[in-house]
Amino acid sequence: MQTKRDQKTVETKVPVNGRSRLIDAAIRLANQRGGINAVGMRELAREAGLNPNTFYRHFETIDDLGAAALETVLPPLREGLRARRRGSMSFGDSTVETVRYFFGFVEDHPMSITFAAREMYGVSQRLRDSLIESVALLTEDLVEAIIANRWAPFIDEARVRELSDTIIKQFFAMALDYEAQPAQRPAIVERAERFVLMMFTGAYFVETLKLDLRSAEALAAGPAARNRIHPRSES
Amino acid sequence: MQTKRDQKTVETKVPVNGRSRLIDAAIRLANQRGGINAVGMRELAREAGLNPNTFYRHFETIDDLGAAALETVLPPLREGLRARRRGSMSFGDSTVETVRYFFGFVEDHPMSITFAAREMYGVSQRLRDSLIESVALLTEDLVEAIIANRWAPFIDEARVRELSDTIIKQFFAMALDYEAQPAQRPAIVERAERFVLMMFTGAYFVETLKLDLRSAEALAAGPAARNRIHPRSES
DNA sequence: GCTGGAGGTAGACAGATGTATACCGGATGC
DNA sequence: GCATCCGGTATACATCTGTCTACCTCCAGC
Repeated sequence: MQTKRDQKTVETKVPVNGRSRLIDAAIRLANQRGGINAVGMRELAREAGLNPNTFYRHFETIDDLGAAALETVLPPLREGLRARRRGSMSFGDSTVETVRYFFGFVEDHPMSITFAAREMYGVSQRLRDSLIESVALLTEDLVEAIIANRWAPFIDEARVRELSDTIIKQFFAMALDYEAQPAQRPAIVERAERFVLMMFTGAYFVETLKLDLRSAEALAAGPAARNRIHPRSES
Repeated sequence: MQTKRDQKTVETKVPVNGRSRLIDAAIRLANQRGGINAVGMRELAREAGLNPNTFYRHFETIDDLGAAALETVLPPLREGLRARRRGSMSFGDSTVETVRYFFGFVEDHPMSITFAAREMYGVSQRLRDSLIESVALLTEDLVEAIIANRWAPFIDEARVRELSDTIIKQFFAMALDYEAQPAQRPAIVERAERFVLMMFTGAYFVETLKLDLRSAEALAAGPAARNRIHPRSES
């Protein structure tokens, strides 16, 4: 059942709730300190303007809070990405849109993605596991999109998953740089797009030309050598 | 000047020094807790079997210790990688060797690379900066090797640097998985090799075919469409 | 209109932590 | 041969932290 209090929380953007104020303070402080476990709950309550003990009304441990914070951040990101994909379907447009949306989300939710990215390899096992799960969802969404739209029919599902996993994780890592270096933001977005392009292109040619580390060497050797490499028969 | 005490430290592998014992304990505890800043110096001294105050004899702060720990880990890694590169020169062999050496190093220095990888996006600004610097050195080494051996003459130096940076950072991230999932180790090594191959291959074809996110789409459309794409004249 | 529970506050306590001061043994350098 | 300094120890202290218990307020449901 939904009480009036809860409704008020949902309706207003600014946290009026103790709970959301704590989550808010957690993301802020965790980012400032570089990890939520570097923050004490007394300090947390102080930042939220609450009594230290109020913490217990909502969470058992700091990790609980961290998990709750992730819950408020990642599902919306996922939903946003899924919504975008329901629209444009071409690989190029979708990539550009997705990259734009992702970094837009980072910008619109200051410190939130950074928070998630940091905890990904952070202190708490619990949060790491939670992150792995959430990232897996994003990865699966991407896998689904790639397969449904036949963006990479040349590789099997396992490779698609590997590719998606690499891309998603790379994006989270890039989000850290994106937030930390405002001047570099356009360059980072470009680089993200280029990364996706290179991964797909690489996957395509490695697969269709049956390249390996040794045979790929011929590429660098110049046109003469490259001409020795031909795709195997397609049939 | 070198005292007898120092010599003893250098000679013996097992830390007899207070200093090295602290560094040793730091790497161990930091990995267990998921970050060096989650470790108190009293706890640290306890783990090292030392008096809490002995810490002050060697370091000013925990970050100092962390920086020192990085100093003991990364330069040897760098030197090892450089040494390998002085040998085999072909792209394929060098990549296989480098990947093997890197993950061998991870295995031979348990928790050390993990420690570095974690602190890369960890709590302490100081350590993050230190890591950025060290990783930049590894990146520059790789840039140098790529250029000197003409492994990627098709892209300019800026792109080579971007490529190298991506690869090095990816390797550090993979080191975390490598250490955490012993069962997956061979698979991770394979994946690392594949990553390098795909990045180079992607870079090559994106550049020589002048691909962008839109034109790359034709690749997926199958052989017929792909045949529409041809390298521009090489002259 | 009353009762119960959720959200918030206040005070107290044991334990751990960082830091300061003082003391000690032994190898080093002159 | 001796003063010195380095690495290590012991004690002490203020501070901060997590947690416990108790009390207050107010809205919701019967």
